[in-house]
Amino acid sequence: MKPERFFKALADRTRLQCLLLLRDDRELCVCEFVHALALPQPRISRHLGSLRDQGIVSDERRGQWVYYRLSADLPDWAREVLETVAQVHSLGDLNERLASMPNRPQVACD
Amino acid sequence: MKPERFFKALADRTRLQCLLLLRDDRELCVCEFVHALALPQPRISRHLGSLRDQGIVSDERRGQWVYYRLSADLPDWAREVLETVAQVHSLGDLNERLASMPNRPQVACD
DNA sequence: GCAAAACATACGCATATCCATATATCCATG
DNA sequence: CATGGATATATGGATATGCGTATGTTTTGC
Repeated sequence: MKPERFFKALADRTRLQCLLLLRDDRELCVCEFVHALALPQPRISRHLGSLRDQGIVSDERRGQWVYYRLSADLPDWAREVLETVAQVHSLGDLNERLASMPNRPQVACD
Repeated sequence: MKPERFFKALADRTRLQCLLLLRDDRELCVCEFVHALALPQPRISRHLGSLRDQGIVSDERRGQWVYYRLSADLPDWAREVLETVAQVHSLGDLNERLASMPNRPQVACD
């Protein structure tokens, strides 16, 4: 994973927020991102797809839903960068909005 | 300093290397960047200018030369990100090439 | 099988980004 | 003040990026 590549991924608001959400929540499906960020679904889907193509997140279909999580291969330094940002970039209402999402698919239990 | 903004600055190879050099060397003038990175001068100048416009670096003219350094206002989290990257992104020969630069303007002594 | 939900992709467009080349500015020195 | 070195900017073109809307695809439930 080349640093410039990773930073390019973080250089977009939508992608950055998706990654910060994933840092908090381990895994989320597309509709949860859509609800939390209040953005159109194709937009979320496109950005998650590009993160997947770069190996930053991994996806897994479970029935109707596709769940994304930070890739197991994501190098430590990249995780560290995410940690650093998380300390100053408040997710604001995103997590609350997610928690109060109606019809939210049940949270995964390994 | 918005995280996305800062990451966009890091998302380019030229700018990233300039910043990493500045992290090592406190301050450098344009011709030193040009020599170390072996890139055309307008390209270096343009990228340094954009970093300046965003408050990431500051510049100071001293006679013939313009010296750049990391901005005093650069927030801690941003410095921390630079530290993290520096640990994995080797600058390779850049520092050596800089050290052996002919006609290098004397290094500043506060 | 059909309809609806969840997700992905295609298309067209606007804008941003990056570059090389050429030219301008600023400064020291003779 | 003429010259050359150091730096900045302007210009034009190629490519990338991000977006909304529309349309596919897969899965579920009836």
